[in-house]
Formats: sequence, C-alpha cells, structure tokens
Amino acid sequence: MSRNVTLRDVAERAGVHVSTVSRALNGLGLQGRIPAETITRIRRAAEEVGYLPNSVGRALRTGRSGVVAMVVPDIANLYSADINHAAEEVLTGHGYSMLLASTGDRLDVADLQVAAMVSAQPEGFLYGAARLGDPVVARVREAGVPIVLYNRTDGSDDLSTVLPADRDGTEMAVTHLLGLGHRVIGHVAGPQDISSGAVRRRVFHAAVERAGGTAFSLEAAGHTEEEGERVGSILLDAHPSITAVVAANDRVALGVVDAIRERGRRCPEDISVVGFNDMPYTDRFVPALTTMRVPQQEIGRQAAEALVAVIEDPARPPTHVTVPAQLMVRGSTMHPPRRRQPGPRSA
Amino acid sequence: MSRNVTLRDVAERAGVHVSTVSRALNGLGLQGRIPAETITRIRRAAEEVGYLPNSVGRALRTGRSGVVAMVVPDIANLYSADINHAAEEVLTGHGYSMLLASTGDRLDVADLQVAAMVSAQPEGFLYGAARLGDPVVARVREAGVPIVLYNRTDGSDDLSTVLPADRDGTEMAVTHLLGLGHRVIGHVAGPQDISSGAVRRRVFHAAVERAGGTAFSLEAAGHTEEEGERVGSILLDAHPSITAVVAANDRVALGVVDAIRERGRRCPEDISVVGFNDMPYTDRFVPALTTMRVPQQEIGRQAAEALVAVIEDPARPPTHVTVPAQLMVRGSTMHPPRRRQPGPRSA
DNA sequence: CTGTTAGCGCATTCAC
DNA sequence: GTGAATGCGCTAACAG
Repeated sequence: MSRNVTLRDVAERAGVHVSTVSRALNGLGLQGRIPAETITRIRRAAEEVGYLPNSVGRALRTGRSGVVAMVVPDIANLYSADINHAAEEVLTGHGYSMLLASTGDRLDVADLQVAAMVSAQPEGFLYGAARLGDPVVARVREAGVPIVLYNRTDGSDDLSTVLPADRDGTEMAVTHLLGLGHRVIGHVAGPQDISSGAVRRRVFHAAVERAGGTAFSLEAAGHTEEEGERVGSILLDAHPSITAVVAANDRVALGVVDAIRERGRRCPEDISVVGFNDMPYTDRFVPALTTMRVPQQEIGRQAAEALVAVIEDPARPPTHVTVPAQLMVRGSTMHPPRRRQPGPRSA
Repeated sequence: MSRNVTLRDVAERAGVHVSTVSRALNGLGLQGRIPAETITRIRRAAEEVGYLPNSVGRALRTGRSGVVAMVVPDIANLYSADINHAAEEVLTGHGYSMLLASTGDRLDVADLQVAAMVSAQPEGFLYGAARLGDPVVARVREAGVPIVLYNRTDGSDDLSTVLPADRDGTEMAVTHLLGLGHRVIGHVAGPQDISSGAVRRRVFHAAVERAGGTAFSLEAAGHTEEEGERVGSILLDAHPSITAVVAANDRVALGVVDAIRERGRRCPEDISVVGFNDMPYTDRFVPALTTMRVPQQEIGRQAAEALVAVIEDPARPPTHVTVPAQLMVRGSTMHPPRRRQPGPRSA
C-alpha cells in the first residue's frame, strides 16, 4: 500500500539530483565520472529507502520493456513444458521477464491474446502456435516486433525458425517400421494447416510408397489423446490390413493405443505404434512408447537465444535451425503378426 | 520497425484532439457526451491507422499495468500445468496478461525473479512457491502488491490462500492403507520448510500411530522422481517391515516404485504406494497410481479469482480456501503380503 | 562532475 | 462537447 518509492526519493535522501541517481544506478557513472564515493552514497540511499526501478517508466522512456512474449498452443501440454522451461531460463538469464499466453491452438483466441501482449510492448515474440499463413503472426510482424517461430512455421521463410526435423524424423519412423517387416502402415496426421502436420503426412506417404508399401492416413483435428483414439478407430476400422501406425505425436499415439485395445487387439503384438516428441513419461507408459525423440529443451533454448540475438541486433538476418530427431525404440513396436501366407519355407 | 502508432496519430487522422480520442476509445464518451457520430469517426480512424493502445503509457498514468505475476516452483512439473492453465484462463478473461516465472523452488532464484517482476508493476501476485516464513513473499507484501498463495502457505494467516486438503488428504491415504491391513507404513516426506510437506508428515504420523500402527518417515529434498527413488531406497532398507508407503506427491511416488523394483520387490504385491495430486497420466503408469486427487484446475481457478477480487477491492479481507482431495484407488495399493504368522484359522 | 530540461503515451482535471 | 495542460517515472541531451 505504501506509495512506490521512486528515483526522487532516493535523490532526496542522497542529496543529489534525480538524473545523477539514474546515472549512478545504471553504471553510467563510471564513464560519466561520478566519484566512487558519490555512487556508494547513492547506492546506500537506494537500499535504505528500498528503491526498485519502475520498468514501466523506463520502458516508456527507452522503448525497452524488458519483457518477451511467449505464445504456446497449450500450456498444459507436456511437450511444451520443457520448451517453456528452457526458454524461460535463457530469457531470465538475459534479464527479460516472460509474458505467457496459451491460445488453445485457436486463431481467434490467439488474436486477442497477442493484441493484449503487443499492447504491453514486449521486445520480442517467441511463437509456438503458428499455422500456415497465420494472420496473427503477420500482425506481430506488422507491429514491428521481432519474432521467432518454434515448433511450427507459418510458411514464410524470412522469419527465424527453430523446428524439429519433421522430414528426417518421419523418414526414420517409417524406416524403422519397414525394417520390422510392416508393409501396410497407417498415419494419424496432425492438422494440415500446421507445418509439422503437413510435412509429416507428405513425407510419410512418400517414404512408405517409395518402399513399395501401402500408406493410409487420416487427419486429426488436434494433438490430443481423444483425437488419436477417435481418428485411430476410424483408420483401423477402414483398413484392417494395417499393422503399424505412425502418430502425429505422443498424445495422439496414446489415443491410438487405446483404439487398438478397444478393438480387442494388442499393441505391439497385433499393431505397432510410433509416436513423435518423446514427451516426459513416455517410457513409463504401457507399452513404453517407441517414438521420435525431439529434444524439447534444445528447441526452447535455441528459440530464446535466437530471439535475444534479433532483439540485440535487429538487422540480423533470419536464421533457420532444424533440431534433429532421434528414434527411441521401446515397447510399442515389433514385427507384424505372422499371417497364413505361403512363404518360401512355409510350414 | 514502423514507429508505433499512438493516440496522436489517431487524433490527427480524425481531426480531433488527443484527449477526445482517449475518451472516445475508453467509452467515457457516452457520459462525457461525445456525439455518437464523432465516436464512430474516431473508431474508424483508429482502425485505419492500426492503433493499439500502449499499455506502458497507460500504466504509467493510471498505475494499472494489466499484468499479473505468477510464480511457480517448476514450470515443467506436470502438476502445475493444469493450475497454470486454469489461472491463465481466468486472468485472461478479466483482461490481464500473465507474467510467469519459474524458480526451480530456490529462494535465491525466486528473489531475483520476483524483483524483476515487481519492477514490471504487476497488479498482483499468484504465488505457488512459498516456503514457511518465506522472505520473498514478505518482500512482495512490503511492496504493497496484492498476493494470493496457492498450494503452499508461508505460515502467515493474513494472506489469501488456496490450498489442497493436506490434512484430510493424508488422513484418507493412511485410512485407505490401514483398511487394507497395513500396519507398518513409511512416508517419503516433502521438504519440511514447505507447508504441505510439514503438514502431511505430521498428520501422517498422527494418523498411523493413533491406529496403533508403526510410522516411519524420511524427508526428501525435492518433489522429483530422483528424490523419491533415493529417499525411498534409504527408507525401505532401514525398515524392511514396511509394507506400504505414502509419498509426498506422485513424482516422488514414481521414484518409490522404482526403488521397490530395484530391490527385487513388487508394487503392489510386496509394497503398496500411495501418491498425492493425481497429476495427468498417473492412470497410465504401471502400476496405475493410487493417489489423492487434488483438482488442479480448481486450485488455479480459485487462486486467480481470489486475486482478481483483491485487486478490484484492496480492502477485501483475506480468504482461505481449502480444496478437498479425493482418494483414487488404482493399481499401486493392495493388502500386505501374507506372513507366516499363527492366525486364528491357520493352515 | 552534476543540475536542468524535455518527452516517451496516456488519462484526467480544468477551462471554455 | 472538446481542447489545453499536467504529470505518472524514467533517461538522455544539453548546460554549465
């Protein structure tokens, strides 16, 4: 309730002018030649009255708010947890505070949230909810605020991005299944107006068909267990010959496993499942999920560092980082079930 | 890069004075009797030049930043995910943006983060990282910023709190185990300078001993799987007669399950384990975790609403909400193993 | 070496 | 009904 203590209070206490206090406290006193003795006196005064800089006043004057905005599709998603954490750590380390918004992966919500954030004059945006041709991303750009996209791109290539290896990761997942002997493979794809969803689906079909296999895919409306179960059910019912499924991500994969079980089939004995991301705890599920590991902390860290770099040097050209994925073979994949087919050395 | 468009730009465009624009856009024109026609003209002008209010300027003038600070011990913790989500939703609904900091549950980090946040002039704090006698919480109070504690209290009772039912929840967990026949029960307690850790440990001992059972407990240094495994190991080795363990939370419980397995024992056949919180996915682990469900969204929602209420009415007396816990019986608990003891109807 | 001055964007009190 | 003036807290250009 106590009125905020300002530079004026410190100045009065120290018996100097406000501007002198400002210089002393900001370290500009050294070159400005404020005697060390005066500086310590001011420092002491500041401490005595409990001075804490008001960054609102500072921001208004300098145009630097000390705040970075982070936009995520779903704050409650496990996958984002480590990304957020790593990003927050980097930002804090550079003296920024983090303004966070969760959009529920909805454009209309994002529009409102971002408008509110832009009002707060953040120095940059860390954007993890981009859709292809995203108008909200475009708005941020028009506002002239630096922005780094992570996880997903809006499709423009003049924006810095930090993306998982959607292509290579999908290739590896398919190669793994082909190597196990699967020939008819399904894919529960993510929303197709999201870059990762579109890329993974396209690469999935290309990879399976290049190897002479048969590929089926269906698009989920979101990255949830519910959608995985719903779309997985439709996919499996429509194509009973499928022996393996590549899921858009781990949550969707969990839903697919549920769908398999509801049909009285087993994973992996009857149908194998591969996830994407390797979110926390995937190794504790049953079956432990075979998945493409995406180093989440790496994404958060690199995105934050790229943003800080752009903020500090606005002329910096956009950079594009692809974070490699890694196959984690666990319990949800195995060879397809033996069929009663005439083999070379048949029984 | 385009210079920010301000009220001045709108004023010029609309051919009126800046102050008129301010009034019109803030809805004060209605009582101030600005003709509807003028208002629409101003609105149109604002839209045409792409005006977005600068809340830094507004905050400096009005003392209201439109920002609320949220402090969590670990942003990457599953348990906090839904709390954060619910809180964010409520805050956004009331027009606030959320400044988020993760302290790693360390006081020194919290001190720095909170100082930075206070500088940003948030209208309130949502504090989920309090320790008993927490000096950082005290600092926030001294700064005169409204604060609501959730999950944990600092021990003072003149601050609004939203806490899980630590006492009742622990009683129920112990009662469940006693009912199954357990008589020697262990507890891997949370840090004792955290209210939930201290309360749960005290209640645990009281409840077990009141029933004539034997209680052993050991304090973990943090709420992680690693600590659960480390302290659980020590506890089980020191007291081989333990047939059930109550863990400080679900993550610790997972660690205890690991410790049990490392010893060649089984959960729940040899040793039962009860967690706390019912964080997401606990029902998918093996064994599915029996745990005390704490409705996370409820905590986040209530805490945020309490804070908004205090912000809007600073004279509002502090409120104390206890969110009830609920026993979720799943696969990690069962009756203790049969011993070779002379029973009434012995074999 | 330090005081004076000005102004960032906005809301508000006071004139007219 | 609306323009003019003021100041929130701060930094920076300019005096001296």
